[in-house]
Amino acid sequence: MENLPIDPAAGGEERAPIAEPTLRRLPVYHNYLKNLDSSKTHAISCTQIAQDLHLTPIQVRKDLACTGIVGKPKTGYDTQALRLAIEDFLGWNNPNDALLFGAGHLGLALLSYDGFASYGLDIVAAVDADPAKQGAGPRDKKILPLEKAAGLIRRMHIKIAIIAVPEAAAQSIADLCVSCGIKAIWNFAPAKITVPADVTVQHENLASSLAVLSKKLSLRGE
Amino acid sequence: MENLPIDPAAGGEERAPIAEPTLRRLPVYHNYLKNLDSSKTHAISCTQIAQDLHLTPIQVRKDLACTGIVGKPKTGYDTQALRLAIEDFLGWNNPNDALLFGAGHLGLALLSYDGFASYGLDIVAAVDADPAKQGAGPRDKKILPLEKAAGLIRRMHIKIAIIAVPEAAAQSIADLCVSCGIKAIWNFAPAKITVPADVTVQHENLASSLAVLSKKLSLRGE
DNA sequence: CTATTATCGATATAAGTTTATCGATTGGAG
DNA sequence: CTCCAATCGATAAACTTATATCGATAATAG
Repeated sequence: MENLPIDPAAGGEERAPIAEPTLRRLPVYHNYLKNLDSSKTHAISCTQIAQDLHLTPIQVRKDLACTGIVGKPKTGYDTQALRLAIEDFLGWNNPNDALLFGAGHLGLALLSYDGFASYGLDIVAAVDADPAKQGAGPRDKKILPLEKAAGLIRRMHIKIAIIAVPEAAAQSIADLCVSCGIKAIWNFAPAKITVPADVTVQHENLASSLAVLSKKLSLRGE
Repeated sequence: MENLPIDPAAGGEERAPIAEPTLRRLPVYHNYLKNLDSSKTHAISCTQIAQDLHLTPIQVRKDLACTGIVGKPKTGYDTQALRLAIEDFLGWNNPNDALLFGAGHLGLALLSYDGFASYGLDIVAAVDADPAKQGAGPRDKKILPLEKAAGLIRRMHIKIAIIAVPEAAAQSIADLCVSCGIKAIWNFAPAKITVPADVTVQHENLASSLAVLSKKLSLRGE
């Protein structure tokens, strides 16, 4: 929705910009590879991946190409190497610390999901304005008072904030984050938040996906 | 990810197919309109919307055009009429019943989110295999044993299932849904599920969004 | 050893989406 | 009343993304 080019040839290096749809599919490939019986499958072809994931082999090949991996004709890609290449490309081997704002149901769902660690994200703690919610959260993560946020971000040099607060509070939390030096915000509140240009925001809008689903459904029913 | 055209001129009517990105933005516009002080703002222009939402006026105008609304030069669109046009277009005035599978943190987050009703979705109940989770859920919604699902779907003619179960269980739940006549699945499990062609699946993949966010962040840091 | 076939990688084409351009219309100022 | 500025709506151009084509390479069978 924010139409920044993902790679504006930033580093001076001549490198192809990465298409966002490709970027979104990479975790899907990774998850697929993770679920393969690696003791059995040493190599995997685009054709096979495409078939299992309902994509075209051409698209799979093009997506994987951007990770720099090279395959062998007639065989495909080394399963393990491919998985590592994706992890490397996505930066999942350099975990980022994140602070979660909001310990409602959604916040707790995010906090208790232990899969983020393997995606390079470590939620170090949550904060919530409601004293009743403070204390111990899932997976030994602490839920702290909102006032602790600023200190925590500065002390731990946290660069990512996850906003899972009610719509009305989203902008003020975002402002707080920016003032503490947060550089990326993952926003689950159904609100447009405004931040300086050097801060990246990723909106997670459930209503958008729902709209797509129900529109498809209604069109089929005609 | 599933590349069906959203509107394959289905009804015989000559109508433009709707672009998915447009479909995803419509709820954003709707939410924006909802938050306007309607007693003050009777009309709103594309320019204004675009500015507030960080989009281009041209794109806003094109998106809104597909709802069939007509604006007045120099004034813009009637705020109320626009909101209704979006709701109508997205079918939010004909709520769909849905059944939720899985009452973990994510499931409860979805169940307790009372905003879905205004998006045309009514989660009538949840089911969970774990007896400890069964009973009363948020907002007076019942959490029932998994075995009740089939009967409930058939009895209430439910067409939409929401899957918020662990990855390993996702496919078998999907199979159950299909066998009961479910026509649309909103899948929050990080697993590719396979269904017959006449069933619509919308994947909600948090890892994909996270990949986009962290990639943007790492590129900026270079 | 050679022929065959599956697969990759690169280039080219097509499809889809966004952005730009332009004329038409309307409200308000002079 | 006439002119000006803002806006819409439609069409065209630019850009992005997906799909198709083709030659090269490696495993396998004969």
